Order: sequence, then structure tokens, then C-alpha cells
Amino acid sequence: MTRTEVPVDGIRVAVSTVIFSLRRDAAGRLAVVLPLVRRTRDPHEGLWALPGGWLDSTEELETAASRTLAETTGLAPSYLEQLYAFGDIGRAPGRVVSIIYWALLREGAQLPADAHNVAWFDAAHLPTLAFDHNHIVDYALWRLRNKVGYSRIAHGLLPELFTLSDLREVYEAILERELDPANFRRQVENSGTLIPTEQFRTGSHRPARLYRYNHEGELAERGPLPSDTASDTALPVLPEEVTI
Amino acid sequence: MTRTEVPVDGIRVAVSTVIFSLRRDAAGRLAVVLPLVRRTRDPHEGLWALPGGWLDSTEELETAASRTLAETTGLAPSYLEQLYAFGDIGRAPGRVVSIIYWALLREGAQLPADAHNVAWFDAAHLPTLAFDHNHIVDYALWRLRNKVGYSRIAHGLLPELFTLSDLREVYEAILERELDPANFRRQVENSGTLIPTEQFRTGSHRPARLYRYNHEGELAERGPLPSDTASDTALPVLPEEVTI
DNA sequence: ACAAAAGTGTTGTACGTACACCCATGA
DNA sequence: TCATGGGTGTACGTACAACACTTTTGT
Repeated sequence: MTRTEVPVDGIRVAVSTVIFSLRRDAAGRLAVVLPLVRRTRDPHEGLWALPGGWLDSTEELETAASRTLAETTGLAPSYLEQLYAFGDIGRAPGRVVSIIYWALLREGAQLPADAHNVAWFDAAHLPTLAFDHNHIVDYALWRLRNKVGYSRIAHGLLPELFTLSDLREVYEAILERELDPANFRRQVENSGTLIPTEQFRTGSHRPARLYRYNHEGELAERGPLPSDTASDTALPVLPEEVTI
Repeated sequence: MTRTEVPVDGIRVAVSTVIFSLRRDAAGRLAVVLPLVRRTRDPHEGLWALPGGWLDSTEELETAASRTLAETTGLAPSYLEQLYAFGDIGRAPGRVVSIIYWALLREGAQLPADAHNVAWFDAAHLPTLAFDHNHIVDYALWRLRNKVGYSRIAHGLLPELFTLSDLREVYEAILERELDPANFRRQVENSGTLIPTEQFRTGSHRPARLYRYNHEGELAERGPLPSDTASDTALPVLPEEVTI
């Protein structure tokens, strides 16, 4: 994290992660949020940036992403996937190739009490970030919105038990549009990805049935790429980490 | 390409490209083919590998991919996109992070006459390649097959004028299954991506109308990522390069 | 005339969308 | 009892797969 050696050919490799979670705003709406870290040194001192660091030559790419993620949030992700390698010449002093990952955290993630210079931001209203990180977040959001349409990753943002309204709210927060509750219900019921429980959430109006995610199959089809080991079998980081 | 310096932190960055094209085999069927380069030094001397080389610190990632592609095939691609960054610790001696691109060449691409240690291979019947390149090609093929389903990249494999049968054959070669000619016709006609010409291809049976690709819009939607400058506006490499 | 590819028509099914409607609970 | 979210029913339109059929050429 604090190494400063510059290789002979001037190319350094960094790993950073766009970490998405959900948070309910003052108006009660779910919003996509992500944790950012305030830079404490040049370049871009004082600006907010994606959590990340230099790749250690003895550390796997995905491990580096998980590590910075754990250091930042104290949590293990429910989903982790490589996003893109950004390496434009002008994007940082010297030549830095950043391997960017993106991750999902289950709703309600809290930053560790001792977290300094870390804060959650509404993904839809970000300030100017360090380097090309605004651009990177835009791309990660685009991928998230795309992927939510043809995979089950939305479940990665919810706790183990959830109602269909919970799930629909996740989709609505990501896609930024309202969905018909009746049609949404049938779509997910027919997809075979949900297991109904006999538990109900009470407290307001008619109780809603709680569902559980069907763990057969992956959150997202990734082809011949190795499945991320972090997904739901995450590294033990802190006691409060909940794995399904 | 021939630099051997090792950076202080032991991490080197390479750029390689999976280049797809089409070739008609002895039985007259279209097959997906890719050019490979025989390694002339250790590691894996004698094995075939993806064309590529070390990233120069003054060269953009995509430029490096285009360059190695031009050096290998003498051609400019009709489509070029980053595939994935492979950086597993054991994948090569030392620590090598390879930024892999994948590209499409229009049908009938010929290797330059002076090309040594370069040959086309049937993507479906590859020998054991150097490093993790078999795995990489598998992933590139998976992406190609996926992308052909929701984008127009198949056009990137055809010349400027083509019949609907030509286009259907491209899809059939990539997807490895036969498509109904009648339904295929309607699908692409309704997609608005084709412009019919008044020219016909004669020579066998009923003449087939030639179509032109509608250049409005991109071959594939890529979100906030910059469009590849190589796509159909390619760098001038050799005279025989044809841009639409 | 015949074979074969080019191109059109028709039908059934699946699925998304819109929206009317009933159900169960808290207040 | 009423408001509200939970949950079901239904009708319509589009999209796609299957396949019968017509058209136009080369031989």
C-alpha cells in the first residue's frame, strides 16, 4: 500500500475496487452507494478515490481486490468480478495500469468504527474523484445495470431472507425506474432462483412471504473464467460478516 | 517486443490479442480461425502462442494491441475490445500481468507473405498452447458467442457487401448450430442494421441481394468506455487493408 | 424440367406489459 | 372501515420457432 518503488520500465500495476451496496436515504428510498477513500497524499491529495493499492508481486489480482475491500469496509463481498484494466498514459503520474474489480456488499453494510477517511457516497451524486475514477464508476454502474437484467446479482445486495418487495426495490434502485409488482413477482417466481420459506415479515399491512436465494447456480454466468472464490464463501474477515 | 528488463517489484505488463477471422474449410464450411505465433525462445519454446508483447511505457494499451495485431497479420481489425487481465501468479515465470484484447478481421484475411512462425488455426481444434493461452482463447470464444447474440459484431467478419446467407453462415460458424434462413432473414431485416443495395450476387441458382452494413451506431454497445478507434476507422497499415 | 437457394406467408407458443381485481393486516 | 401493500387473474402485443409455400436462377 505504501511502497513507492518505480520499476525500471516505469509501469506500475495497481488494483482498485468499485464496491456497491444499498442504503436507504432520508426519503426512505433505496439508493446505490459506494465507499470511497480520501487521499492523504499527492497526487490528488484531499480528493476521494476508489479503495485500492499497488499490486504485490506475490499476491493474486483477486486477492488484492478482496484485501483492499476488507481493509476499507471490514467486510467480505457477496460478489466480486474484474471490471476492466485502465492504463491510459495520462491517467496518473508515471505509467500506472489499474486492474479494477467491482463488488457487491449485502445491504446495510457498516464501515468499521475505526475507519478514517472512508465514507459512503450516493453513486448517482458523486463529487469529482481522483484520477479517472469518475469514469471508472460510471462504467461499473453501466455493467451493474446491464448485468442485473440477465443474471441474479441483485441477490448479492440482499440479506439471506427477503421479501419480493425487497428484491424489487433493489432492481428499482439499480435501474432507476419503477417495476410493476405483479409482473416482477411472476418473473422471479418463474425463474427458479427463489425458494419460498414459511416465514413472513409482519409489521405493516398484509404480511409478506420471505424468500431465500437458491444457491444452485451462480449469481452470474462467467464462462470459462474461474468463479470468484469470494462469492458467498468469503474470506473470514470480521465476526459481523454474514455469509449465507 | 524484445526488452527484457525486469522492474524492481517484479511485475511485468504484457499485451496480447486473440484475433478471430473466418476461413472456409475443405468441406466448404466456414470455421472460426485465429493466427498464432510460434515461440522461438523459452519459456514454452516451440509452442504456439497468442501474438503479443511487452507493454511499452509510452504506448497506450489499445495501441499495443493494434500494433502486435498489425505485426502479426499485416491487417487492421474491424473490431477491437479489451477481454480481460490475466495475472495469476503461476501463469508465467516471474510475475506477468497480461492485458488481453480480442479482435475481429474481415473474412479472407491473408497473412503477409513474409510472415514467419505465424499460422492460422481452427479455433475449435487448437493444440496445447503456451502459458494459459488455451484458457484465454476459450474465454474469448465464449465472449464472441455471447456478444453475437446481442450485438452486431458478426458484421465485423464480413466484407462491405454480403448476402443474408453470408451473414447467416457467420452466425452459424460462431454459434456452431444451424439457423432457419427464413427467420434469420426477418430478424436482421427488422433490426435496422442492414441497408439493402440494388446489387445481386449471381452465379448459382436465384441471385441473392447484397446488403451493406448500416454504420449508424456501433458494432457493440460498450457503455461509458471509449469506442475503439480501430473499429472501421483503422490505422493505415498496409494498402490491402479495406475499411468500409 | 429439375434442383436448389432466395424469399414470403402462416401458425402456435412464450413472454413481457398493462391493469383490474381480491386478500390480509394495521391503524 | 379504510388505507395499503401482498398477491392473483386476464387480456393484449411482440418476438421467435417451425414449417409450408412461391420465386428465380443455373444446368
